[in-house]
Amino acid sequence: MGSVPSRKPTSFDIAYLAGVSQPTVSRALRNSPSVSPATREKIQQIAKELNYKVDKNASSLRSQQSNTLALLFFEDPTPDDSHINPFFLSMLGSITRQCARKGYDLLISFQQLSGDWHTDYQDSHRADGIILLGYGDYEDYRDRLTHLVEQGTHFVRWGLAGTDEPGLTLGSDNRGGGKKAVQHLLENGCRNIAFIGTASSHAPEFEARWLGYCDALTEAGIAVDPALQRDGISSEESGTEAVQSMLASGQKFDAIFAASDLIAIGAMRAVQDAGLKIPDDVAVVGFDDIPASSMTAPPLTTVTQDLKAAGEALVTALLQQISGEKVESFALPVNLMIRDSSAASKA
Amino acid sequence: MGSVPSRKPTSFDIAYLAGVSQPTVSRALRNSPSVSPATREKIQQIAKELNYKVDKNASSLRSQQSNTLALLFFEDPTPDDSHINPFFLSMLGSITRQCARKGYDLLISFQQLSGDWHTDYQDSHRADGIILLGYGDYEDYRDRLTHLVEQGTHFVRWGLAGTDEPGLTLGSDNRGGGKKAVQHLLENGCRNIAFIGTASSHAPEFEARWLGYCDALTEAGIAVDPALQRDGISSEESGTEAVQSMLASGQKFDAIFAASDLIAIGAMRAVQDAGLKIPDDVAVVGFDDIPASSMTAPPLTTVTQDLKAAGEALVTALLQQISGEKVESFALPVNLMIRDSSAASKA
DNA sequence: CTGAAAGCGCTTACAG
DNA sequence: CTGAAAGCGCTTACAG
Repeated sequence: MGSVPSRKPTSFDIAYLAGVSQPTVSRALRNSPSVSPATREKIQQIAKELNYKVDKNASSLRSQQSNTLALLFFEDPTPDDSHINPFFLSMLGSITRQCARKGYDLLISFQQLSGDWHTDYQDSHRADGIILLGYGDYEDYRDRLTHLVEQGTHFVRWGLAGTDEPGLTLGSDNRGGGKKAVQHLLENGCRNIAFIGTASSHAPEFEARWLGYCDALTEAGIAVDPALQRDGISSEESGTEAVQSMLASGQKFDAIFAASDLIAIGAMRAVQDAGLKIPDDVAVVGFDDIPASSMTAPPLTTVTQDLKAAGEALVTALLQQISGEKVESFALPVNLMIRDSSAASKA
Repeated sequence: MGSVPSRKPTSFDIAYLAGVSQPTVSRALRNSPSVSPATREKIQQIAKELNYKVDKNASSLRSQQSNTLALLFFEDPTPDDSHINPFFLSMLGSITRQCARKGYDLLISFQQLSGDWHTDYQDSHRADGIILLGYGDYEDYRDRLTHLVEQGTHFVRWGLAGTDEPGLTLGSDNRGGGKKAVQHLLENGCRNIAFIGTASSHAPEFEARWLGYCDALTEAGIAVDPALQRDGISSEESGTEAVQSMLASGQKFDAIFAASDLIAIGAMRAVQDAGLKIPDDVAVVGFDDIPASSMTAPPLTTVTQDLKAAGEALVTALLQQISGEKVESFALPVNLMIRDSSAASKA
């Protein structure tokens, strides 16, 4: 009686009950090989009975590592309570689970593309490394990445892999995905394929998808027509406006490859509002496979990214970087998910 | 030279440079009123120059509070890489922002409805309190809540508010929302209104929506017909199966009130697959207003919950509880968002 | 308003 | 395999 204190137990309490020193308790609970099996078992048994949990703060302070990663979402024009891009949200589950599997906690935050949050998490020892997810103007963003690299911050970013941009970057095979999407439209007999999405260094992933679009057209012997391209960020409004603009200009088009599903969904709406049929008059293909894509009318054909693999790869790469391994940026393969928005053949 | 160390600066470094003691640095950086303005300014200036950040682990260890909250998502039947319920995902942004506003970090985790994670976060001092979000069998869940209460864990839960269930619970006015939805259908001339969703103590929120359904019918002098009710969890499959079952049974119905949007979306698909028109043959109303609801064909009428207010209320209530204030459970108001799935009048 | 002292609860060399 | 000692970087009484 009285041997089990009512305040939260510490390793000293366990040590006292087990008749060993406090450091031995610490070792036993971390499964150090330098503790005899008998002692270890006894200690772990007592710890369990007392419902003892190692104090994370003390442990992190002493060992100088937090076993925590920070996930930073950001979007460039951040309306006050903006919805996060659903694509990134879908990655959240996979990232969280992979962190748990590796014994890491995950801290999350939303950020404006401003302020000095970048290094804060690591400088304050709240996280050992950072995962960056977001769309935004890449030209604004690059400086910050460079700064992070200079500060020695551990981070990994979802973006356009395979370039010489600062820091570790994983991403999908955007160019290959764009090519697959457009080849599919070509096979279905489409010849005037529009592209919606800003294709510039400000949006490198969209630019890569655009390059894939060009690849497919060029291989098919079709000239890339600037009149069939419209700029746009990833939003339904962008898609709607782009289609309205093309319709107003009298531009002929029998298909749309949108740089993202949100754009595609907005585009479909504008097409249908104009009294045109999808896919008979205009076939539509998106990119991302967000949850809503399977629920639109008609369901949207799109380029799917393997979010489970992506989330796991981000966490794994970051942990490797933290542990001092050399990690290379790389691209993950993508697949075309064919649904009704492009399914009918026109040939 | 040499006065600025190359390792990460500590409060001792600042103290040395400012010519004061280390505790004074600590006070100045936390804006303690017991530091002279001049000293405070000088210290903060130096801290900024050195890019000094208070070590979170040391601070938390010493003060015995982490300034961190944990957000636990869970779903009962957890397929391996299940999508999280989009409704909860939508709340994430608001919760995160409110935490940031209050100076708290947010830790997130997905959990099975098993294991001993409940108190882990608090016992290990990783978080000062827990936000629980999830659907699941409430009957299984209640014991765990009771246990949490007994352990003195600080937590708040999104669920059915206003009952005498264990712990602090915030939620929407589910019953009022259900009533609004069904009144709307009645106003549009519907008379055989089906309800899809398990209405039992295993799913208290669905049950409350069902009670709202009954309220509206009863007020309109229409008897509640058990043949028009089908059980179902929150998934598209449930909705599809329920509609198929009703069609197969020959049951007449001219409207469906689904206990969630996911159910409603699955139900709409089954209705359309059967060659029936929405809303002319069957009007459909859901609950939640998930992002996909505005993108379905036709767009789904649904009961919207104020997610921004909900997220803020969860965080605020939890922080109040942590600080020892007495907090009461309460329900947030809901609104009916009328879209095309119910818009046509039949009267 | 400021400083000297203590201590939060661990982990990690270092000895034995 | 185990223990005594030190120390991670702060915050908080306690004095003055």
